[in-house]
Amino acid sequence: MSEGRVAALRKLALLGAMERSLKISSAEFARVLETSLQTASRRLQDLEKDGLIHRDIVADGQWVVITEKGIELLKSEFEEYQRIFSKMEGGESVELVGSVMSGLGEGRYYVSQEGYKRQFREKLGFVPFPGTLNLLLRDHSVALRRRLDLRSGIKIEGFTAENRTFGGSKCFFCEILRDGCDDVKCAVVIPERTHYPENVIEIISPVNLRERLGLKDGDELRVRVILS
Amino acid sequence: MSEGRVAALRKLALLGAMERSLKISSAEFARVLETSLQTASRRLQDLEKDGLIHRDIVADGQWVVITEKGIELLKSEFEEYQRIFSKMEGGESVELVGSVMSGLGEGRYYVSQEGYKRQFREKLGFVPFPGTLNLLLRDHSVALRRRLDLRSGIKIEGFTAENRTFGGSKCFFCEILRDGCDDVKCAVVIPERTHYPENVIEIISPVNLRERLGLKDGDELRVRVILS
DNA sequence: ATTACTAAGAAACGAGTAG
DNA sequence: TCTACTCGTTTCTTAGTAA
Repeated sequence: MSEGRVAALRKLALLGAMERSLKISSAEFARVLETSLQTASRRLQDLEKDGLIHRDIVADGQWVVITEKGIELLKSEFEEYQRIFSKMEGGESVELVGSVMSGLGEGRYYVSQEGYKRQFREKLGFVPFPGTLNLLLRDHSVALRRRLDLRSGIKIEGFTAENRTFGGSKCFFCEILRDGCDDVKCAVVIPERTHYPENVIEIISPVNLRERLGLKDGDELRVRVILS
Repeated sequence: MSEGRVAALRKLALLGAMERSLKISSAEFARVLETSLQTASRRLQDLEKDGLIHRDIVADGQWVVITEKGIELLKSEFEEYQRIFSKMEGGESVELVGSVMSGLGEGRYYVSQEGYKRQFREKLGFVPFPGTLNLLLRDHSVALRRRLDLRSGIKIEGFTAENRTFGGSKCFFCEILRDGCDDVKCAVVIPERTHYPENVIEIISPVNLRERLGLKDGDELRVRVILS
């Protein structure tokens, strides 16, 4: 249920007890904490014992103020969260790891289609090398890969040509995490086909990545996929 | 000791498990949580049960990734802290409440000293009305008032004149929390005297506050003191 | 109405053990 | 090593009671 002392302290801060004295009874506090009256009362006692709040008990309740020590505690937790989420400010991303595998040769055929090429140039800013670099993800990366399903990414529309239909897909810009690859533009392409395997990603790039990086089947590669 | 589930989740986030899969054993995790191996192991199990992380258990440890649901939980806590501390961005302050009391007439004498007047004009931007408005703080405000002792405020130097010494003091800008008082400049003056009472504050202002606000002894007044 | 006890029940912890 | 149990011990919770 509750998460304890600091959760209680946080609620008090939310009620303004950092900068003014707050009149509250244990019963009211129990309601905001969603716990019993006894626990709410004990929380206030404990916080006072720990020097995190100051209390004045009067006939019809109590006046509560968070002390400097209490503020410091909240501030340190806040800073922890800032550290966590400051990483995400430069664009949310996931880091996938997998091994290079031979494609079925399909990639080259699809990527070469004029209907796709035009959209890649317009939406990604480059015309890909005819061929995809396929990565077989390690098991632990699959959960992260699944996160892409919840994002819309950069939409590539389907079209009809050569008497057949070509399905849509979505793309995410990515970076190859290897020395000297910072400047290589690339993107992950995820077809909208329902039966697409979860443990494979296809990477396109203006250059032949396999050659450029000297990759052979089975080599491990880390890729940072930009979500936002 | 520990603060439970979310503390564990937060540590995992700090270790990077929001954007990459993290290889960690229960023993290592126990070390970062400062708890027993059993508890660390159970935390991971529970977080997985709650759908906050995804795990892949391998022979020599486990791969951990925080799920979208887990990220949402952390984000909502982060937002709570942001709400708490965003209030403080426009200047940290404390809100004191007390009742108007008659001074001993000392205020008028001190404030009229040229040595003080010059500094008030330079450092506060106004020359105070000759007289202070004294507030007898309510008990529950004393703890907040004490917070001023930890701050340096705006230093007013002591000096010698008329064959005696006038001690130093520190000031904090403040606002009277009453309709139509937004534009009234005022400040709390706290003498450096060691025996100054904790439950009294003296307010100076370019205008006669007592008249301007129609105050009489015993009237309650709320004041926001700016700390930073 | 309050806050603060007490005591029984529930939940969490951690040493030891299995696999 | 590792994870995941069991189980005795400790801690936390909450209904009931007192002041």
